[in-house]
Amino acid sequence: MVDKRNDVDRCNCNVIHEEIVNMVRAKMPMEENLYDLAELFKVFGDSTRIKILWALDEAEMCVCDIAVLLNMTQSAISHQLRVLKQARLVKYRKDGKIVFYSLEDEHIKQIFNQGLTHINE
Amino acid sequence: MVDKRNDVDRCNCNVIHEEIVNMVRAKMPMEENLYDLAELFKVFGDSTRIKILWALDEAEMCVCDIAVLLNMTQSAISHQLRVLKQARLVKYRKDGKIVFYSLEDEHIKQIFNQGLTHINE
DNA sequence: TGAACATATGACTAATCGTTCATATATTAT
DNA sequence: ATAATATATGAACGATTAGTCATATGTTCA
Repeated sequence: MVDKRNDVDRCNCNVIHEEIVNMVRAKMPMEENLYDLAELFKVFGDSTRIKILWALDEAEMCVCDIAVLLNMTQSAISHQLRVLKQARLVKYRKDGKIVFYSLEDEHIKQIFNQGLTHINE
Repeated sequence: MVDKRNDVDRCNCNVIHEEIVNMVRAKMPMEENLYDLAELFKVFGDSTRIKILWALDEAEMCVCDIAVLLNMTQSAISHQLRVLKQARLVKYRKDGKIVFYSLEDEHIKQIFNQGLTHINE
């Protein structure tokens, strides 16, 4: 008697599915790419960060201006800008004590618009 | 003496910024839309769900096949499918005791590809 | 120099989230 | 009916996270 299964919860749905599963597995992108993709969307998955990115698409802005715009504390904005910086979504330039942030990637807006298309069915 | 500040952390960066802030504020989409957009990306922000969506883009699949494909428990997949269902990203059809899931929205792949473009600089 | 300002950051907290485990529901086959 | 199978679901747990608060860093101006 053959041990069919060390892996999880193997179903007996239909042996034919085996073919489909193998086909799909062969076509899947690298595990690592999908992980990175999820990490990117995780950054987009917060309305504060979405607002910051949307604002920066309109104009370069300094930290305290963003805080005023979004009616949030400077600290909260600064923390989120760090996340956006790490994801290489924003860049900054210093002018004296003021730090101006702007978008690093041009097609962020395109991703957003595609998302809005889904939302508005 | 005017009270300049009920709102948070008002900066004195430069009064000129006032203009920019107002301009950007006027151009921002509805608060509600940005919130919904973040909710959508939050759903994309998990590698299990990304994998499920990517798989379903290749072929309609039943729950246990997805579990086998991703080497995860049926329960974990089922929970995630519920999230995807609620976000109207997948739909299902029942065939006896088997439930087949498929993509509900055609441009999910486009959003993913745009994301990959960013990742690969 | 020291005061004022702009930003960054570390510690903390409340809330959210993904998975597991146990179990419920529903369908098919015997 | 009962057993077997496919899926769904609720409770619980550990991990992650967004924002707050206090404070540190760095720059300008008097």
